[in-house]
Amino acid sequence: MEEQSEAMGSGTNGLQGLREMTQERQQHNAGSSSEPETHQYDVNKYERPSVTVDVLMMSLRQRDLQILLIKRRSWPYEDMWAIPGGFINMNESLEAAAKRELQEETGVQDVYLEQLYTFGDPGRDPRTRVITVVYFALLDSERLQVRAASDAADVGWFSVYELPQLAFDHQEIVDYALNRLRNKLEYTTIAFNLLPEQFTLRELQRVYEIILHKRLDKRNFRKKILSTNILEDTGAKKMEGPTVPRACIASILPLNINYKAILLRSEFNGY
Amino acid sequence: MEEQSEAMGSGTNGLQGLREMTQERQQHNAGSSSEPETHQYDVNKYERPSVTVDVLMMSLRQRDLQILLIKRRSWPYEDMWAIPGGFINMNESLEAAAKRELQEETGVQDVYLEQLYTFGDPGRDPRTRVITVVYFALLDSERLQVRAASDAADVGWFSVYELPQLAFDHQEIVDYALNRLRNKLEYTTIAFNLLPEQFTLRELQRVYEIILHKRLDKRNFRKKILSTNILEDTGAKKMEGPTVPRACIASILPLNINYKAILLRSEFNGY
DNA sequence: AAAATAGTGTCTTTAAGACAATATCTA
DNA sequence: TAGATATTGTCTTAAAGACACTATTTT
Repeated sequence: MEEQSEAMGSGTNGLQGLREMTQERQQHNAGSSSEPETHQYDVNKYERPSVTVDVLMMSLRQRDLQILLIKRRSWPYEDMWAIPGGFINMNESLEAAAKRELQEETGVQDVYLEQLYTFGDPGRDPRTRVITVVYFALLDSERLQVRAASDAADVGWFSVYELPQLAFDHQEIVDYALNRLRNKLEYTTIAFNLLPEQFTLRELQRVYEIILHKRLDKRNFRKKILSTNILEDTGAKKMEGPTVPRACIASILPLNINYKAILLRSEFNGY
Repeated sequence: MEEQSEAMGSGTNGLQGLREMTQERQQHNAGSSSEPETHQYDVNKYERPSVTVDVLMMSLRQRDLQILLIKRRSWPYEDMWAIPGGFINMNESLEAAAKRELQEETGVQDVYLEQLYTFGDPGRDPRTRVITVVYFALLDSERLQVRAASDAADVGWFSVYELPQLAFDHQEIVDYALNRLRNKLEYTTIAFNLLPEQFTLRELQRVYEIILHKRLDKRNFRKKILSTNILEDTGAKKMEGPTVPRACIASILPLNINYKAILLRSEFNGY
């Protein structure tokens, strides 16, 4: 799927021929329609908004919660970063469109994917009315590492805590997603999706700490997680290593006791 | 807003004139298009889906959780009941469309309204591709009573526990909404929106019992609610009455101690 | 007085949070 | 052996759930 900038690429074209607005029985519009009411009538009548599916891909990289962004190449918001997305095909489901986007951007499949929210304020895209159904995906860092090298100049991972200015209403989308993620952390096992199959409790705790953006007590965390009996002890590997440089990724080093999730009851969706 | 059947009325027209969509590099269609590849190419290529906003209006009536449905008059699903909804206008926000729908159907304003989910499977509407952004609304029974009389033959309130067969994927939508509502009951004050401004604890408990579909312990319920300090004691009225016939509505009779919500922290939205 | 409802308190269990010392590994 | 990390348990507090009796109202 193309990024929005290009997808929209017919670009300025979009702005003309889009003058319609189903004005007919538009009495209810009252306050909102402050434009000149010229020839609006027939042109607008049967217009449909564009529908896109955006996918906010989140992953843990460098001990940070990062998202994938794409640099726009054209108006509007030229040179700004945006959440990848594209138009939906007429014969694919919303989720299929999201998966396609995901596949195209990162090459990964079978990752956690959840519908986040639908954003559709008129004016959120200056070209035309665009309603976007946003999904978010959680990618485990290990599988992602492989493809990470192929980053082009106009694709990049950014910390959710230090984002550049984003195009459209995309900052709002990120905020919404972060909220959703934090909430679900508390009552689902959604966090496991950010880790490879095997991981230490320390690593899991770090996931929570990074997302919640606060330190957690080690003993209480272990108690809580283990009490749920969703983890299975695999054979023991060992520690992250003592004098290890900060930047090193845990998975490179020998690990301590490995736990493996056996029951993921994260089949919830968006309540 | 008209019900979908009529809204769709511009009908087949809608399919033409909507040709933009910058399909340009749309090679990605691949797996999903399993239909004969005849002229699909140009017809579908620039087509846009229709977007509707449906509103599931919920209220407590006759000690039951009921929703408003509309009887369809034409194909498809002729004579079946459906959730009211309609096309979105080009210059109104999704929420504005939902409010408009709400206003048209029930005449009420300023009610609790929350975006539920967006349903968009191809084939959910046999006429054309329709993506629907669903909202749900909670109406307090008192204000609603007024307008309830104006029910036409093709509009009706139905118990969520005894629904007729619904058109489209609307049963799925109801299930989804009921789940959302039940979950939010636990950690928000969303339930207050189903009651008038003043109510007894007994009435509030009944709301919970009806929605959760199970009995609750009176003492524990009161303890829990009162411990949150979100209720304010208004002057005392009295009981629902002893030998009262089952069918009678609580609000008609003298009430017991009235509590009034003072802090509604139900400003949450759909995490 | 009979029938229905309103109102109230204790005990137990569970989960969460605060908190510090010892053992192990690697350079 | 110095520096970093791994591991472990107790106490307190808060919330949830199970549970039964008395008082009041109306017909």
